[in-house]
Amino acid sequence: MVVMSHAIHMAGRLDPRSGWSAERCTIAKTLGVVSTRSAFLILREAFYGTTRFDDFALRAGISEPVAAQRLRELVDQGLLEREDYREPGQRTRQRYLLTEKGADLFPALAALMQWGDRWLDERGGPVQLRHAGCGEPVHVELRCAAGHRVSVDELELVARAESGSRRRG
Amino acid sequence: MVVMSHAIHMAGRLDPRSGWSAERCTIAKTLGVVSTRSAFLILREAFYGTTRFDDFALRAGISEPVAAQRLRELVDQGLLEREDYREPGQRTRQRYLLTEKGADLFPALAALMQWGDRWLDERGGPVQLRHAGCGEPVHVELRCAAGHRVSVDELELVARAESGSRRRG
DNA sequence: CGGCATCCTTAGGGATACTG
DNA sequence: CAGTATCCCTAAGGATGCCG
Repeated sequence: MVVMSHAIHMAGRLDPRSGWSAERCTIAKTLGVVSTRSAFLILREAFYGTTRFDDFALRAGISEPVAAQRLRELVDQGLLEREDYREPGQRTRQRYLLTEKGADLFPALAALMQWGDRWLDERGGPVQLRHAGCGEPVHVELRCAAGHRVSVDELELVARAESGSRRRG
Repeated sequence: MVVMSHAIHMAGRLDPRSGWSAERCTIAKTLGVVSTRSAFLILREAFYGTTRFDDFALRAGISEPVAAQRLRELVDQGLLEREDYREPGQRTRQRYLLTEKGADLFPALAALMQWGDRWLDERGGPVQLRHAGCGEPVHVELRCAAGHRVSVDELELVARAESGSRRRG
C-alpha cells in the first residue's frame, strides 16, 4: 500500500490545519506577481533575449494590449527594467531588460520546461539547456547545503519563525 | 555597460524570429496544464499532505466550486489520482493523491517558493525545506550532467531536433 | 516603433444554497 | 464529507483601429 508517498514530511508541530500554509506562503505571494500565462511567456522571451515591445507580443504569441499591460506590471514589480537607448544613426528606442530579481526567476521557468519536456513532449522538448563551455545538458534539481541531491520523499518541512512573535517589541 | 546580461546565449542558428520559441515550447505546454493560481495552490497542499476535498478548498483558500473544477482537471491530466478508501469502522471516503507525474512538478513549486522567500518576504519565508536526516536546508539549482553548478549566464540554448524532419518517413 | 483605446468573449473565482 | 447548481463579478486575453 503506497499512501501519500509523495507528500512532504512535516517536522514538529507544523499543522496545515492551522492555516500557516496559506497566510504567508511565498508560493502564493510569487503567484501574486506572476500567475498569468502571458507573464510567464514574456519572461521566457526575456530570457531568450527579446527586448522590444513588438517582439514580445509577436514571439510570446499574445496581443499588444496584453503585452503592454504585462510589461508594465513586470516593470512595476521590478522584474524588468525599461530603458531608452539609441544606436548610432538610429532614433531612440525602448527596451526591456531582466533585472536581477527577474533573472532569479529562471529556475522556476526551467523547472516548468523540464516537466513539460518529460511529460508533455514525446521527443523530450524542442530545445535543450547546456552548460556553456562544458557542453553538458543542464537540469533543475533539489540539493541540500551539504551537497546531497534530495528527492521529494527525503524532504522535511520546518517552520522558520513564530507567527505571532514580537521579540523586538 | 551591462547589456542583456541575463539573457541566455543562443547556440548555432537558433533564432527567436523563426517562431521556435512559441510552437513546441514546453513551458507553454506546461502552463496549459497548470497555469491558474488555484491549481498551483492545490498542488502545494497535495505536497503538504492534504488529500481530502474540503481540506483542499479550506487550506488553499479557494471556494468549493473552484476546488472541484481544479481537482477534476488535475485528475484528468494525471497529476492527481482520486481514490475511494475506507478506514475500519468508518464510511467510505475519497482522497486525492499525487501521482509520479504530479510529484515531479515539485521542483517548479519549490523554485517559486524560493523566489518568493528571497524577494517577497523580509524574513526569508515562513517555512524551510530540509534534507531529512542530514538536516541541511534544501534549495533549487541548475546543474549540468558533469556535476557543475550552472548560473544563468553560463547557459546555452540549443535545438534538440529539426522541426520539419521526417527521417523515418 | 511602441504603444493606447475600444469592444468583445471566455476563464477564473467568490458567495450562497442545496444534495447524496 | 464531497461535492453540484446558480448567480455574479473581475481578470485574461483576442481583434481592430488609432496615435505620437
